[in-house]
Amino acid sequence: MTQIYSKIKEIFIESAILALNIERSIFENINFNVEKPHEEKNGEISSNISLLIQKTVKENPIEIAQKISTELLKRDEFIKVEVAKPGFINLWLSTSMWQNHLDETLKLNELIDCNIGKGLKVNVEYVSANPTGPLHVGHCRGAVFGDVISNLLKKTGHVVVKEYYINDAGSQINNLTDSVYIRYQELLGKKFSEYPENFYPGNYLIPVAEHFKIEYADKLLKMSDQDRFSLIKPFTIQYMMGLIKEDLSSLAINQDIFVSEQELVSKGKIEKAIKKLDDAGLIYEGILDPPKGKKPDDWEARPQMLFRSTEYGDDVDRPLQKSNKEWTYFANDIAYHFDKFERGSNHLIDILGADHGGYVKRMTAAVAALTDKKATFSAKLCQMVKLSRNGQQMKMSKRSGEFITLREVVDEVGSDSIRFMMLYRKNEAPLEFDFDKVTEQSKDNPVFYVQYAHARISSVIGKLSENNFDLDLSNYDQCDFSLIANKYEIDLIKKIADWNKVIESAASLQEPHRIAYFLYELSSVFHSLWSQGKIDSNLKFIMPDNKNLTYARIGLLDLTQRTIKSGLDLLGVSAPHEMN
RNA sequence: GCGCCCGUAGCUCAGGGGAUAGAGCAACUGCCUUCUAAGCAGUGGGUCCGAGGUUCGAUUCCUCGCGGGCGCACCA
Repeated sequence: MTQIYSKIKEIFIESAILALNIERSIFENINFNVEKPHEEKNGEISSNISLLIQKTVKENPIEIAQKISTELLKRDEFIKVEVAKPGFINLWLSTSMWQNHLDETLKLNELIDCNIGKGLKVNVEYVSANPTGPLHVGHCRGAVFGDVISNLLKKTGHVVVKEYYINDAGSQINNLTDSVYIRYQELLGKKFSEYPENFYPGNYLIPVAEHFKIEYADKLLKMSDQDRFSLIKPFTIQYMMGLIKEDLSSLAINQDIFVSEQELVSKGKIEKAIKKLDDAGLIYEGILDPPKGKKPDDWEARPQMLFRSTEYGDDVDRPLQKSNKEWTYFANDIAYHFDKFERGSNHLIDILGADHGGYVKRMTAAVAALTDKKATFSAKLCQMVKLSRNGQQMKMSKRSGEFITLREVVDEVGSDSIRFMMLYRKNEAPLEFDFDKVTEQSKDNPVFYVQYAHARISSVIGKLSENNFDLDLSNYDQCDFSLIANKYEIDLIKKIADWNKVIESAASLQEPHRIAYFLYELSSVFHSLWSQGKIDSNLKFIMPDNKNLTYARIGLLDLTQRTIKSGLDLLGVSAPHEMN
């Protein structure tokens, strides 16, 4: 038994059945709580079971609670049971319950035991930045979020594909190619007094132009536009993706698959997906109403090929073709999501910036329509990151090319800090990233607090040899955990016992910030216990005259450290053995 | 106008049908001859935006407001 809460929940059910002479089946639709109350006077474990079953049982909840309590008291797991005000049942566990939890958990190879996925195949698409330059800070939240969601889903029984969609078929790629050619011409001595409106001004295109100068000297000038274009474009895309992959790997992100939009187009995937919608009667020629907000200046009513997304909950039907009969971005994206499904995924997750929120309904509709609802789609929107330094808001200007790159931030504050801070907020909440706080005043950064706890434990274990203790830390069979009885120690075990509940809620709600917060809290309980050793030397971990007690306490530390490590691993943050 | 997200301590934010709503920062007070003080213990600080509704119970769920962010054919 590793999950103390689920064990106790089962005991509640058994006791209720005995006490009230009811059928087990009534609990199929009643999900009562078994949880740690806020306040200690309300017990170590509390349940609202009688409040929730009062309607079914048709008795006063206090009376129900008293009957269940009588049964509970017969069990030796509990030393005290109380019924409180409206009908709560509050329990106090025998210390041995917690000691056993420590003992049993320590013997597990894998601390996380949660299989909510049951083998469900999930595709997580994240970052998918246009390959027009290096990643900037704005990309890093979605990058980290997507990465950790993937880790979390994998750990909880899902089969996960981590994916990046390369938007290499749109007009911005043409602009990029033109920009490289301009840089190339500059290298050959031509002066531009003014750049075209769609020019990509970043210096990162100059090395690309240099490549062409070295390889081809001035031959590109004499080529036809067509030939030159088809020479520059693929190389540039490949080069940009190289930059992007380096950026990602600096943040410890490595996706499994990179899918090219251009390739989907050339393979005819778009026509295939559209045909499927057409066969289902979901496509028609029509004229959309003008947008209700600000009407575009160049608005004109025109017939277009439309997808009947309103059949699947969207607000309006969506265009699939532009007026020049080219496919819209949405049409390509429909084909791309269908491709994910055909490759075997049954749940598709897109990690998007909040500015793409308007996209969610139409894609949900498209996935439902294309897969006969055999696959589901969900978008996780990350709100914007506000950067500040010295209390000043840092503005980003993409047009001037003066944006802060992801790499600059990694170089300054490090991957661990960025990853942790990006996860220390709920994804729907805006995030304030203060350079001063994550660098100079490092104590304000929770990642150090958690890593410090991990390192401190290594430090204690390292001191064992100085005391000539020969303890087997790979096997605690000979360890007597009944010696772990101090309140601060039991508090630590209780906190550790929450770990699987945290994993389960983080995974099912797809809210990885819960892990970061848990790690902070666990670290806090540990630091508190540590400090007790400074106040009362009988509470130090290493007791030179008491090997058995030391062994048991080291066992507790070992489990604490492994729990922290398993959490940091999920977050992709390192677990150092010493701080420096 | 419509859609999505947000509104909780001075600041940044967790939480969430449950009992007296939490953390960090900032302010104030203690604790290093000791396993790392990047730490610990303590004090002060709240109309959980507002109004209704559902409920034994709402800060949490629903509706309607108010305030803020984002988005709203033929861009990606």
